[in-house]
Amino acid sequence: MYALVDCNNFFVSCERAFQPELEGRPVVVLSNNDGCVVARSNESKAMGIKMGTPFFKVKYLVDEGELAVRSSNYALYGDLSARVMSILAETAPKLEIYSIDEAFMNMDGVSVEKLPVICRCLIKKIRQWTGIPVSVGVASTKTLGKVANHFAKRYKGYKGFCMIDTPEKMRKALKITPIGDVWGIGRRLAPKLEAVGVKTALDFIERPVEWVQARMGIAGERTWHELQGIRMVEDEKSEARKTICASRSFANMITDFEEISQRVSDFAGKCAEKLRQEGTAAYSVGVFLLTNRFREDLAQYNPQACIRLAVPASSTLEIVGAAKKALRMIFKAGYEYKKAGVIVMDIVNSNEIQQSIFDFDIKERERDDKISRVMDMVNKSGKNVLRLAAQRPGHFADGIRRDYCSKLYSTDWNQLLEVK
DNA sequence: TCTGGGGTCCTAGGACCC
DNA sequence: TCTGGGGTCCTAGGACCC
Repeated sequence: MYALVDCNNFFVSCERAFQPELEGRPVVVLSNNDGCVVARSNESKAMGIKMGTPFFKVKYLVDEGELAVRSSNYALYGDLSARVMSILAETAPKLEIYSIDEAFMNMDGVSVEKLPVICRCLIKKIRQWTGIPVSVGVASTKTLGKVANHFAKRYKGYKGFCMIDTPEKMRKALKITPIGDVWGIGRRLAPKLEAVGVKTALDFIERPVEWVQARMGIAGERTWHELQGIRMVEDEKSEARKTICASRSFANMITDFEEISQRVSDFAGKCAEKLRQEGTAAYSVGVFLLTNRFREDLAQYNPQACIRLAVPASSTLEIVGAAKKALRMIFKAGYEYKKAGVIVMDIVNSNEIQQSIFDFDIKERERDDKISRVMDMVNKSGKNVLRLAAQRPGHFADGIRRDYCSKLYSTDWNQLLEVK
């Protein structure tokens, strides 16, 4: 069996773990730049606030004292996530961390009768040790595990744990699961399926597999099998990522080349840092710019460009250099830019880099790599202490709006001491 | 006024090869 | 008028996930 462990309202729960006064109140957490609602407490869900709602549409509720709000604080969430995952790792024979707030525990080899006790203990332990409430769904496939987890979370009676372990339970669960709630059926496909009479997960599996294949391809076929207890979604092997992206919307639109260039250099620096953290290097460095798509009154321009390197790089100097070159290819004055980003692609392991006989700059490259190693050592403190002159002074997150940010309770001692 | 960020996989079509 | 067949690789776009 798989046990899917999912943190309830994770970002909100992290805020509550250090601010108990938020308990029982409607709370939302916002995306970067305080743009959209990305996490809601049960109370704010009950008020009808939808995922992804632009914050300005519900800000009046905050002003009236009806709703509590926090800017997102990823240092805090990342830290609490690591604590939860380390507890799971002690429990599961095999753990696959699927996102910041959920993980699949492969429980193959553990007897099914023991699973309820194990999972209930786990829920209690995580709550006590980290302050984070979690739900656990158990089933023979990941897709059914998701279904079980939904039930564990949605219905109080389950107390956070639900197991689908018989064909009868499976049919019953699928019968009341709307097709749009199924893992793998997204925003686009759900309405199309509903339009032809497939309203629930049960309706879906009762269609012939050929019917599913013709409309949804191999992905739909996989979901169809998974919902019937046949495993199709492989366990992830933790391979190197294929792309790394750093991008941000700006608090205000930017027109000046130098200012954009600094931001882009910053993003490129972030990508280079991540490459080195993972022991990889990239052949390609892409840059994109976006104007404000919501401002129909302004001219739109969303260019992108990509530089291919002769030898894969992970040094800040080289990645930033390539990004600036790409930026010069696409930047046009006269537009108001709202967002920019850097993507590094064609990633390989650093120790597998082929030396090119045309690499005339090998001395410079070695020097740049050394400089980057020193930067990493100095920057371990978490602050952007050493950076290129091309990058912006101050912290990476500067220049994005964070009006409602909580303190760095778990990663900064001085702020921790302020907790009452 | 204000609208997030970071990923993966699949597919269809075009370019190119022999 | 008549204009092959089969393969690979790349890319853009669309779908999905959190």
